[in-house]
Amino acid sequence: MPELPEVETVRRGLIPAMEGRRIIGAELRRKDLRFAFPARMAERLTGTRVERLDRRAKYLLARLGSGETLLMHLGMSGRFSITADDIARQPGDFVYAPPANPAHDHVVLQLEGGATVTYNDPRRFGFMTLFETAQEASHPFLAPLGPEPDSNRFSGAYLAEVFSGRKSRAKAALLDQRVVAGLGNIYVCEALWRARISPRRQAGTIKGVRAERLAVAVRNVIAEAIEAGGSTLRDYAGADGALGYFQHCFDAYGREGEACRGAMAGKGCGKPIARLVQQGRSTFYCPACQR
DNA sequence: AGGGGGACCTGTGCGC
DNA sequence: TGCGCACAGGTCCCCC
Repeated sequence: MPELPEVETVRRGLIPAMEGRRIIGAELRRKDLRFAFPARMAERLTGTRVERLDRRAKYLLARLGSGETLLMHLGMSGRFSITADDIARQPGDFVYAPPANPAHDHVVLQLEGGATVTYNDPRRFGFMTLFETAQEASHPFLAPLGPEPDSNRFSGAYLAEVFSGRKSRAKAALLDQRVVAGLGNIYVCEALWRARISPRRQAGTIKGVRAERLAVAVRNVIAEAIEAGGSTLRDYAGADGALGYFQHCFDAYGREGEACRGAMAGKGCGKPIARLVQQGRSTFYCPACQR
């Protein structure tokens, strides 16, 4: 569940189970995910309180009373589940109970209050690590990240500036986490479609109104996806059925051969969405609308 | 510099 | 039914 809106959805779902609660047990069922877990990780987690659960780009950051931060990345296939009897559920709360293969339950946290938070990740591209919260500004994963799409720093003028002189294609430039934090393959395709910019356009030529359109498209598609609870590409749904329906709103991603809904509002282009491969990944776009 | 290819892993869906 | 292949939301590293 990996791009920004999905990670944000996970964060909101985990808050009632984790925030303000002490970790009373931590079980690591293997020594690594994508990377080895840090030394004594279970001991360093046990007994400390989760003061707050933050997100930066696609990272979840659990602020611990110990002065450390637990940094978590879901990779391609990482998921959290919560089992709890006593957590008050509100409409729209994240409740995750999919059929997950328990062989891939790699980390299990017992929280004060009775909740069990389980991290499941078949492909193990995700990872977890601990760092001193005070050292965050120089953390190698976090320091290079560009602005969040909803931050004041992120704007058309900003994009035009960072793209200036870049020869890379628009698709690659937007996937670069140093440019803007949190976009992945899906939302890059969607944002470029909305902005009517070709994924093959040289980033350096995106300025002025085009850059403004792109910034607005990125901001809006991310905001709408968060509002929808993210996108769910596989077979799971929240117990209340409310989790992750943004995939039904895709205009480009996964729509190869289907009619373009028309980037110009109401005009209806109708030409088929095309697929191409850039940097080994599928790009979906409308060759007629996107220039 | 930028992009292609491969790597890391497992699961799923499709064509034959 | 079974097999093999393509492909999957992320990222890193080597190579040209």
